[in-house]
Amino acid sequence: MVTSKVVRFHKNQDETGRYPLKTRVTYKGNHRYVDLGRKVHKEFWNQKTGRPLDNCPDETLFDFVSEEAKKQLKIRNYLNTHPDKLSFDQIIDVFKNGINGVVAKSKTSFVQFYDIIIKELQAQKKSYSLYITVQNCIRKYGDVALKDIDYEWVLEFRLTMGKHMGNNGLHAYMRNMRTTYKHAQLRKGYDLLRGYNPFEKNMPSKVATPTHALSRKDIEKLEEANLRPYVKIWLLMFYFAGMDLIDLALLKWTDIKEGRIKFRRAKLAGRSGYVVNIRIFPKAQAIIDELGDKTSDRVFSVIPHPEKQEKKYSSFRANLLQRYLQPLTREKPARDHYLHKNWLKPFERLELSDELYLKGSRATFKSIGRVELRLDIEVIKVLMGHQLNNVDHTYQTPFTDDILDEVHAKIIGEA
DNA sequence: TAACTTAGGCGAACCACCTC
DNA sequence: GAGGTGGTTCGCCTAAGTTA
Repeated sequence: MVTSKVVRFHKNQDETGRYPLKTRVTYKGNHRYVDLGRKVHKEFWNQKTGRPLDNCPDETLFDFVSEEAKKQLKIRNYLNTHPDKLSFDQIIDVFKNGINGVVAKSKTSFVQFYDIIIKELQAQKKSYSLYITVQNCIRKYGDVALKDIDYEWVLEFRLTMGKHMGNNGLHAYMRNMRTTYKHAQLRKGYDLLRGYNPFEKNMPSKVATPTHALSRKDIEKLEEANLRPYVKIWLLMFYFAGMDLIDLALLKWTDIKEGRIKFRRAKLAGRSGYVVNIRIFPKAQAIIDELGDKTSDRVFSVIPHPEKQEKKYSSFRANLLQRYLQPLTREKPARDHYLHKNWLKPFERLELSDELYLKGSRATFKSIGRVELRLDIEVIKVLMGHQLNNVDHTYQTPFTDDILDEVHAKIIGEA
């Protein structure tokens, strides 16, 4: 059962003291709000009846609200007798665009098709967060019937969104849209032209962004500094040949055998069976001894589980970067909101050649090995878990442990 | 009330595989 | 080999809520 009511929103008061009017849609005990584009002072509004009080000076508001109430009654009747089970998103769409919009779009819209794809991805336990993001973006930009997506629509989207978004972000979004469109094209019933690609020659170019690699000198400074425990996680990622944080978080004691770690990168889960094989040098062992948790099956249980505690994990990651790593090199936080005691109190600030980023440990490992020390790039790639697929490597026996360890030791400065 | 945590949208990069 | 395509993680930023 869908219910709705016009309400004065309780926050977002503007500079004149007025609050926005919104439609509160309730479905299965959940509320969502749809902005009505009008505002009202607290003292001129009756929240119980959902109407302006008689003393309200804005006379147009009376008509507006009663028209809105009539419209909503129609929409509720329509929704509550609709033969198909609609998602909350679709219901909100009806409140935003009206019944006619939905009826006319009896052919599936882009946003509706995203719903279908997202459900399928969820069922397959694949990641779908980007799909949600892009779906929201299309919803804001303006939904379109699948069959109306053509070169011109894509071009318009690209030019309009290009004013608000960065180049690479737009590129990622549009690739996702292209993928989704092609999924629809493969299915029956959507009436889409096979082989037609409205995205062809219609994509923004990608622009390379700088990496954040540190030098050997920087690493030495970090090693000599009196770092708080969490900061050592960054160093450990470097000692482990630029291991990703997610792999560190998932590392189990059973992955460690005879002083070596053998693991599959989470990033390549389900695709590459490639096993990364690295030695644990004394510098890394010291950090394991300090932060490792013998009572847990995961070595670094201090890091929330990336899958079982997804939200906590991303919070941990954000805090690690913004509260522990960045204060080491930055004078001030990007935003006051991130004020941490270390921004305010005297703290050992390190003069490094670049700021510390999580991905930076990976870039640093590669950069020191390849540029500073000019070591064998193929060995470095293997240490970092990059699969080699060139012909040379296919016909070559895998690198032995001692070849890997020699390069690894030089890069991390282990005697 | 300062310090800290949580949540989510947006943005960027990387990797494997494929095709020409 | 270069570039396209699809899949994935991680960083940055904003806006809140919670705790000592």
